[in-house]
Amino acid sequence: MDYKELAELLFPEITKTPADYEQIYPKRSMKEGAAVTRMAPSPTGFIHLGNLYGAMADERIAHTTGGLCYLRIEDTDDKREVEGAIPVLIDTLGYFGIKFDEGAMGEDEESAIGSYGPYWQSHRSDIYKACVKYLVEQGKAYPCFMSEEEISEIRAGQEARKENPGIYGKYAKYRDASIEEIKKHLDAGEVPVMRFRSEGDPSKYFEITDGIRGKVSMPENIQDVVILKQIGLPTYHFAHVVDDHFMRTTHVVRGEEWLPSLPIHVQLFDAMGWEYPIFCHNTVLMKIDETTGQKRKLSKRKDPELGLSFYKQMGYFPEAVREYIMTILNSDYEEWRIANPLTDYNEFKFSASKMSNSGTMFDLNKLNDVSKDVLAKKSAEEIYDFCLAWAEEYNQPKAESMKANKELYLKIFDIDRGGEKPRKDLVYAEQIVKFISYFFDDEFVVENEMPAECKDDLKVILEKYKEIYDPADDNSTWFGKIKALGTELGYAEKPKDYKKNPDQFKGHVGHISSVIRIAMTGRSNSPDLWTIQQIMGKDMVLRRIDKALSEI
RNA sequence: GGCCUCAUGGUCAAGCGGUUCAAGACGUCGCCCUCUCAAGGCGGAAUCACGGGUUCGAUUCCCGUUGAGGCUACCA
Repeated sequence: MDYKELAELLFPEITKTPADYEQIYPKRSMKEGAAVTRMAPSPTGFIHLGNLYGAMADERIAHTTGGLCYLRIEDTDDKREVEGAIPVLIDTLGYFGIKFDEGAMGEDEESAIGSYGPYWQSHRSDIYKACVKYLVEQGKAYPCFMSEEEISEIRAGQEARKENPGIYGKYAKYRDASIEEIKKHLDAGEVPVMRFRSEGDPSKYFEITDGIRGKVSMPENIQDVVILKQIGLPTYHFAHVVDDHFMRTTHVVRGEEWLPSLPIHVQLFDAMGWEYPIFCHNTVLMKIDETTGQKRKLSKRKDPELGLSFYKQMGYFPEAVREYIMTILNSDYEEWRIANPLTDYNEFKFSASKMSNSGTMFDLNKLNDVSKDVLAKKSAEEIYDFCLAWAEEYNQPKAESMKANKELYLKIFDIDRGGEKPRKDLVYAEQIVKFISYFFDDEFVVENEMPAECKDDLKVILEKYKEIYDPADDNSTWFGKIKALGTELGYAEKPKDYKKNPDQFKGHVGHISSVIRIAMTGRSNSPDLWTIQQIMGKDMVLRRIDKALSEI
């Protein structure tokens, strides 16, 4: 068989060779150890936490080594493409702090930057074909004319006989077809797919070092996989090999679902005579299914909280989400962060080998905890700006009020902020807006009941409080008056006294302030009451007392 | 079915043959602080899936079992 003739017959229009592309896409000149990584999504629209997890790994590996991270669009499957998915992806990742140095920047190839493009795989057809042509010349690839029906018949037979399914060995009907036979099919107008001619031996194992998992051992691939589809675009396997080679990727970070096809990939790299990148197979994110109680992979249908848009909608600070992802991405990040609370996360030494290799459970509790810490370090101004932007983006009814009453909001967000022990009760925008709702008459609702201890004294307490309340009092003067009021009515000045001798008192000062707190906020729990009243102002304080009085 | 990966408390995990029969964080429980809450401080409960080896000695190495996840497309 004259492979050269076959190659020419199949790809007459392809004049460039892989060697030409080596010139066009030269090795990158970067400092020793600088990693080139990439995110390579298919434009299917939905972006979830797992994508961010992977993207952050890519971004961190690149930037902590002084390398770069690019975005390549894997649009070789026209059926799955979703209109406008890419700009959304770029925006969303950008929102969470992932910016690409090279590759896709907008909705199409025109937007791309970098000299290793095109970055849309659908624009790289000639490059793939040149590589396939090369393989054909080497006798390592061949055209296959099997129909879908033929293939599924073979598969059915294999399954019935409990053999491994697929096109390999004797099932690879066109593996050794003569050039005449191929010509006949071609002349009949049939369009072949191109298959790789595998020389793999399933009894032979090869070993490869994964950047995350260490040594991995797998059997050689025997399948004559399709490398070029009828539509003239490559399958993932081939596109990955060609692109990551010519784009000079050093670290291929991808999900562990790719591990089983690694034998195909190394075979293809070998056939092309190329060096392997460092493969880094990370784990999938899991969660506990509420209904079954079982651990399972996050699903986009069942788990809206895995969609990145969910966090944006809830108003989580992007930094909080990022911090959380970092804690599950590199196990010592959390300790590093505790030791370096204010240091930029760029300073953290990220490494692929510190990534987990067993399925990580998503933990909303932990996210919220991390978020509290992040927000505790923000200024009132930052909280305000963020919440306002959030309210405006999602058309929250509060948006107008927030814009009009900036000073008020700043005072509210400033309660116990800064200092050694800042309050940690703000988690995400939606929660924050609800949390401070009692400052606004139109949102004020009574959520908790008055303490039972004061059941018979509610009226007296509130009326007396109205008399003694003076906004000019400082915190301790004010509280001294509360104590006095309680003592006068038979309540202990200190909770401990009441606990020791519950029979001698009706209750204690805490109960008195609880009455006032509920009158003010509608809740039995709140930040410092005196501060709240200072922010509310005398009119509102009196208004709230009257309202409470009217509801007794 | 075949193949691959993984396996330390409820969760994230450190650990990489012997001062660790196990660090830290979240959660949980108790106490302290305290006019409530959020924090903060202190303390408790809770883990090496199971069975064989190798070794003077294994959570750490090997094998098997079990379990979990993944792959098995002209999808990525």
